Amino acid sequence: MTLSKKRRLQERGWRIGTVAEFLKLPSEEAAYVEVKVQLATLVHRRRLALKITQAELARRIESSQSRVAKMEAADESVSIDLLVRSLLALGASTTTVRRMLPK
Amino acid sequence: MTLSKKRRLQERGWRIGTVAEFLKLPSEEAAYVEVKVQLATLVHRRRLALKITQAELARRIESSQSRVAKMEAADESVSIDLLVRSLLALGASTTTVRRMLPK
DNA sequence: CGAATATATGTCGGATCTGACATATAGCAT
DNA sequence: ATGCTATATGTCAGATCCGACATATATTCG
Repeated sequence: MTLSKKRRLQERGWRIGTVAEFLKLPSEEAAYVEVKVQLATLVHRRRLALKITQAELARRIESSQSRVAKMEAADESVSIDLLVRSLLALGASTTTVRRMLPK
Repeated sequence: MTLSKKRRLQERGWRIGTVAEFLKLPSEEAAYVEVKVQLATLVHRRRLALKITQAELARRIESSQSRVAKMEAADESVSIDLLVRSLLALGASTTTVRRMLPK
């Protein structure tokens, strides 16, 4: 590939041979984890408020008990997507969810 | 959707409606999409505020122009995780994180 | 208008996340 | 201490999402 072509591609936003972490700054990573922990705490609180077991919650959201446990522990294998979907399935409003997400 | 595209579709006999109407989404899924659209809008607004192109934003968050376009369009292939990470990379903050920082 | 730039759309291999399962640990009655 | 129920942890194949790329369409500007 010629240099001029590389430059042209890079100007249009195409990466060429660079490997880097998406969240490299500590503050961004910390913020991401904190969002997850907040959502996880909300799921846990809502489940307790409903007085249901992790297994029962898993049934309602068509997941498994082990994944619910990981959700509430904000495990790294759990996405924010899953936490949000669970909260909504637990009856949380979009406003409640949004309050936990970055502005 | 752009105005010109709407015009083009309408010329071909398509009626323009909302995604929820078309898919007859259950309320939970509608709420999920709503959260996603709100985050997508925030990303779009933040990018415009910085006066940078999608390609430039892609470079900053180590992604690609096409994915940024899909993010701002709240494409179904885009997760809330990615939107949250992008917002944080764009300098968005969470109240919980702010509370953790020294005063 | 046409060219340059910006954004949208479609596809795909590889990376990440998922539910499911096995199993461990904890709490808590009897 | 033993059973019983709830929660935690580890693993993995399949599902989903990712960046990258190609290309189409839209917008801006001479």
